[in-house]
Amino acid sequence: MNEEQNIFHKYLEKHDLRDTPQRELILQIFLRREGHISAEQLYDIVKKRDPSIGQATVYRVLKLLIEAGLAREIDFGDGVIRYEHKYNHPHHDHLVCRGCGKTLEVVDSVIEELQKRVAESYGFELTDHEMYLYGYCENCRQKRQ
Amino acid sequence: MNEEQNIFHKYLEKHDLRDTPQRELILQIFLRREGHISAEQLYDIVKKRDPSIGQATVYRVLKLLIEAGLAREIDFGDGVIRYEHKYNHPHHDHLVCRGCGKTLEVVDSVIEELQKRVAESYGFELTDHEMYLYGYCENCRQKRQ
DNA sequence: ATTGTAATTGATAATCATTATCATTAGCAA
DNA sequence: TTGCTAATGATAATGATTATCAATTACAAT
Repeated sequence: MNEEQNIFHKYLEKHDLRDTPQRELILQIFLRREGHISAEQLYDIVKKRDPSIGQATVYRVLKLLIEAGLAREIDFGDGVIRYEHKYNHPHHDHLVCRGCGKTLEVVDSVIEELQKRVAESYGFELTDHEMYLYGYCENCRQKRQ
Repeated sequence: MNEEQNIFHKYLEKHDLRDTPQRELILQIFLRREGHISAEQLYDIVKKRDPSIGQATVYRVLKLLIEAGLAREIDFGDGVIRYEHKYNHPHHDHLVCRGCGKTLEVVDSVIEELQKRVAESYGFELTDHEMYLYGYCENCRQKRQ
């Protein structure tokens, strides 16, 4: 059993929640997928392995994963919330191509530090932030010429 | 007639769109309000002056304002799109208090420059970005002690 | 002014992701 | 095994936004 599974089980135990096959299956599938996944995409995969699972349960488990610290929400502003791994996957921002939709994870420690300073200069204590950089990737730029 | 109204009328003319009292009224009210406003909030104000106006028209005019370059969307991730003035209101980011919801507009030219460089280092040509800084303002920090 | 035409409007239905409801099922501690 | 309560699946509800469509209206040409 890996560390994420351990965290999940401990979270369940601590909160008097039950260990069900649905939760196990959805957790497995989420953990095997890298990158961003929407609730619907996850549900589609889950259905293939167990068609009896309802999508409400997928939404419910995703909420649990967030509370347990295993997942994190991302909102690209297209009306769909996506989820990504949080465990051993430190904070980062996203670079999104307006042409093909490709996304890259980026971090710049100088920007991170400056954000903190900007917030403090207004009396704020920064807890977190979101930064989305939009543009055109190399491929899409050539196509647009 | 002020500059924004001028821009709006020129936009209408250029696109063979008609000048209607509904569009005029909604424009007026939008221009008089500073800050962020949702479609629903705008509709509530519009209704008081002309109860016959439907909310679909408010949505439609907001779209026009964006196309005409007079408004800009903001998405705080709470499921409601807000609108703010764009004319003579240069780009900025938002500092949002997780306690009371207060928002401040902030800009840091160094961050802006670094964002461009980060994007370029991945071969991207940056067109725009969003940055939301979340934390607790001075007031809310004291209350939480 | 009148008219013709295409844009506009308001009312309302539709959409779509997400959440709530609720009767049934099933963990799990005793 | 039993009893209690959480969990599930099906489905309805929600809420912001968008689409539809018949009736109205702006506006250019007459």
